[in-house]
Amino acid sequence: MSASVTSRALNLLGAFDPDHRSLTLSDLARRAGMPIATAHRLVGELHRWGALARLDSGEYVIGRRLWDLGLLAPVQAGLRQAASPFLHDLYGATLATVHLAVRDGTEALYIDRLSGHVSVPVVSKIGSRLPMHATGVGKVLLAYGPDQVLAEVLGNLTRVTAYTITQPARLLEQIRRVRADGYATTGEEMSLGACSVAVPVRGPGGEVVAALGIVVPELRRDKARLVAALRVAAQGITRTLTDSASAQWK
Amino acid sequence: MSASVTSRALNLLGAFDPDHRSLTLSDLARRAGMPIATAHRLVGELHRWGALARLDSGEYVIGRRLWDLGLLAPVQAGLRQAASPFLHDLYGATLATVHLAVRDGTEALYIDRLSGHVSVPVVSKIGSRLPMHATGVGKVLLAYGPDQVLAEVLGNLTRVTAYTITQPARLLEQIRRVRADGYATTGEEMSLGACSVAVPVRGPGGEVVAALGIVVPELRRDKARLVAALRVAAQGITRTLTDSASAQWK
DNA sequence: TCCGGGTTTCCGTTGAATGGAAGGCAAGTA
DNA sequence: TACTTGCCTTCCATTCAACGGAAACCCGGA
Repeated sequence: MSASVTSRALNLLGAFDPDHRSLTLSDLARRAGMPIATAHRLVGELHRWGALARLDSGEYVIGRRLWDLGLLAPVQAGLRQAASPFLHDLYGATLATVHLAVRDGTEALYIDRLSGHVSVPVVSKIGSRLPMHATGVGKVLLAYGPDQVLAEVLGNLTRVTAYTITQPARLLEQIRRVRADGYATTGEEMSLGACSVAVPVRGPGGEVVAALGIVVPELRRDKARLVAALRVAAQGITRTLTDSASAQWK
Repeated sequence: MSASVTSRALNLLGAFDPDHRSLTLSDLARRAGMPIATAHRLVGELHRWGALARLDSGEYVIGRRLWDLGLLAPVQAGLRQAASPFLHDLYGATLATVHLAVRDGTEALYIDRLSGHVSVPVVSKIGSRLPMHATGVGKVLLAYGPDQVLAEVLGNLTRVTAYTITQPARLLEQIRRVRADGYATTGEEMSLGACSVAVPVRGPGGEVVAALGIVVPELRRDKARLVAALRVAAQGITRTLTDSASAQWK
């Protein structure tokens, strides 16, 4: 019942995560749960192909070849590219950290982030996953995603800060409001001193493909203005996606 | 002498390129040079793991999992992220299409691109490779790259437009000037009606890690202004890279 | 010098990858 | 309706490459 060669090699790649961008051979073997000798051989092949690169220190990192491939992923790459100018506009208009996220299973995956020139303490690296129930973009993705996912998330509300919503009923109530209002907010539910607003981003067919959010230290009476700015940006992204959708596929 | 399982699976992934972002099973098998039955199994595994996704049409595209991994590639992803705000500034200052490229073998790989809101005819998709000798960023990468690469490129100057430089001596002369001046230009050498200016982007250690360029319809007396703007951006990127280099590795 | 951590090589065993062949399926054609 | 064509999928007997324990190796530190 042991896994196939290919999937084992892939699991080696899966050992990388936002907090572990470089790993030693033994780390990789440990994380992928295989003998070092085996990992050594597989890593060798991955390296030879360019999926992994080796630092001077001997540690391995994701190689250029995979980065290239990532660029070829039609959905995310297209989305990122379409969204890029609008993220900038949004930053210009609000001077807040801007996030673009999609749903990945029961978590929110951050696919782009713009914090401008100011070096903000990194809350969310690109490529990282954050819980749905404690972030603005997460709540949006939850509200417009499959019910099954919502159910699953409701069953597992882990506490992050003192303000994190951990009662299913309360979260459900909020999700309903998100659906009604078309935007979500958080208040220090993920990290103290950080509030957020987020809106859905729709694809050409009207389906929600991503969430666009901004993080601000405090959600004063600005809320209406921020929501308006977010909506303009989200609509712009949708328009770009629609335009390119017709031209895209040959 | 047949290749290992892993490398065959990887070759399947390598079948994708900027012009073929979606492929059928048979396409993949053909391009990777293996029997369909074998490709079927391997593709199945890649799909199961999330390296490939399947469209409604039955075609396969690069899956989310690989996109994620791409985000984790320290060099390119870090570079892209560091460069992002400066690309926007540059666009704001020049309203020209902005390119960020790195060297990949003997070609220039475009890792980011910003054409603002205007829907410009796509010259260069992100992830595509363009020849060194006919692009601004290419000439920069050539000028600051290994001599061996330069020699190789000089030996194979394919014509693209009527203005493409195809005489090794002339290109070499230009490369020398790039090294002296610190910037490169092109005039309709890659596509008619498009001129470009590019400068090197240096890493923390002073080594050239990428090239930053802009494309304009015409290179009038603006050149000095454009070069200045490019340099400001390139230096900004370097500074960001330097700042994060210290914090980056834990 | 010896130790402990990693890495690399070796090689006999074995079980998983292989791919030809045949069966499906859907669209286009007579 | 029957025939063709071009896909995708399943099957399974053969075989050959993956496996991983063991031992050597390398290197920095005590």
